[in-house]
Amino acid sequence: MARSMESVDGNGGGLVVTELSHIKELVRQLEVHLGGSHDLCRHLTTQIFSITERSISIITSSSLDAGAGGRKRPASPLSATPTSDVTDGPFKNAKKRKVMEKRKHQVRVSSGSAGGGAAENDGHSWRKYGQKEILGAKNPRGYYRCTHRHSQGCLATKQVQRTDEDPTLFDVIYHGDHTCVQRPTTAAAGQPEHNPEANGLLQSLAAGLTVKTEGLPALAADPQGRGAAAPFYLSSSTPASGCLAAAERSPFSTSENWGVSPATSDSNNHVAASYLPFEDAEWRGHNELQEVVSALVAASALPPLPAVDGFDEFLDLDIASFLA
DNA sequence: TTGATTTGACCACA
DNA sequence: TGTGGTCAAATCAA
Repeated sequence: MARSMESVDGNGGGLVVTELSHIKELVRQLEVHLGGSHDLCRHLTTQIFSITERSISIITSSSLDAGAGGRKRPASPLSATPTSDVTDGPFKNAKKRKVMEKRKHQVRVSSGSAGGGAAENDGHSWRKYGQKEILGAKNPRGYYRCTHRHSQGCLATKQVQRTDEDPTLFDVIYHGDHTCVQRPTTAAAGQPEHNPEANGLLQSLAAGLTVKTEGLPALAADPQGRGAAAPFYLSSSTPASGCLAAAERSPFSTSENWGVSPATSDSNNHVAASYLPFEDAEWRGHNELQEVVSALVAASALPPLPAVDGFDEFLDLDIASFLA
């Protein structure tokens, strides 16, 4: 996460905080306009407001951490590889180490964050193919590949490892890009129909939700200029097919080695935050922002009643930690 | 029955 | 030669 921490420090983090503060103010205004007419909307705005505050807190604390030297954990050797270090394509031989594309994207996800974190709910469908004890690490590393590796030749893989310092945090390293068929997620089949009014609110919020990342190192270097105000793609439901995550088993749910699951609840399937715009390695480097946006999406995308309970549980925890 | 996970073994790289 | 990444058979779960 060192890279991500770097990505939000300094000017970039300040801009994000500014934007989130703006969102917070808009939500406040929205709540005022809603008055007492609609409990659900008020409930949602309250939650969005709280999570936005939390997100600001995360970013500001991250900036401080980065300034103080960031993580103590030594960077993964993989992390040291430039993102442009693309080698000779697909696996050529069995058991050959990393001849595939070495683009990577390291994120840190929290088991307590909304949506359970990118470890298992990043909008793609993953299949675990291995687990290894890593020297010097307390926790094993899980190896995942795209479910559509064989059907569509998708070479995307990721490694998930619980951090030593905080068992609730996971380091997720992505390798390669998804080449399988992906599509934006809308209201997916099999998912509970969300409250139309709430969705409308969400969509309007999402439509206006852009996070300025200008000034961030990687994005500033983006020759295509996507970084300045590229909108995050938001989804609020589980995709029906393709590479996007179906209602799958959590990669953590059956392995006792992982201890607590970062997100094993079925409710997480309702709040899949696709990271399709982050297919680009540079974009993926800004997972901190993804987490923030995911939190916002989670706050808003949950079905009115059943999932709200689960969300309240999450919210209680996070507010407590936020206020602490 | 089918697909996912577990786990020991193999292999390449540093 | 040690470590990490992957394979594949066995096992589990839906």
